[in-house]
Amino acid sequence: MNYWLMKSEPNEFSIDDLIKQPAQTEHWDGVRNYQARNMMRDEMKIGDRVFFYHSNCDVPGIVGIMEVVKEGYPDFTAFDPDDKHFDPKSDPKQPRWMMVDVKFIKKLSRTISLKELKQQPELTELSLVRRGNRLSIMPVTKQQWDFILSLE
DNA sequence: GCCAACGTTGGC
DNA sequence: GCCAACGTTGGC
Repeated sequence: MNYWLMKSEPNEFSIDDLIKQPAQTEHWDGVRNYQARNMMRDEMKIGDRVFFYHSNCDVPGIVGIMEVVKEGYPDFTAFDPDDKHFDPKSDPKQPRWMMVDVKFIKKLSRTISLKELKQQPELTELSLVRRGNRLSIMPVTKQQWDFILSLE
C-alpha cells in the first residue's frame, strides 16, 4: 500500500464536503499539473491511503484520511466548457487529464497544521514542507505517514 | 531548444 | 492583497 497527500482549498472542496457525498466518495477532479496527473494515472492504487490537506485557508494543514477507491480514469470536467476546469486541449478520445476516486475514512481529532509539520525534523524530506513545492498531490512514505499520525 | 512573458499556487 | 516560486506557453 502506498501513502499520499492531496491538497484542496476548503472553500472549494473541504473534508466536510467529502463526508456529504453519496457513499462519502468523490472524484478528485481539476488537477491540471502533469506530475500530479502522472501519479494519479500510474501510481495510485485502490486501497492507498491519502491525507486530506486544506490549503489556502486560515490554518493550512492535514485534516483527515481517505482511501483510493477507483484508479486513474479521464477527468471528464476537462471536456465541459461550462466547467471551471475546462481544458479545450483535452480531447475525449485522448484525455489529457486524469483523476481518481477517493472515499472518506476519518477526520483527525485536530488539524495538524503546516506550521507544526514544518517544525518536525522527521519531516524535512516531505515535499509539502520543502520550499517552493506547490504540487497538489505528493507521495508520503510509510515512516512519514506513521510519524504524522503520532502527532495527532 | 531557449527563454521571456505570463498565469497559478498558496503561505503569509 | 502581496509576492516568491514554479509551470506553461509561444516566438524565435
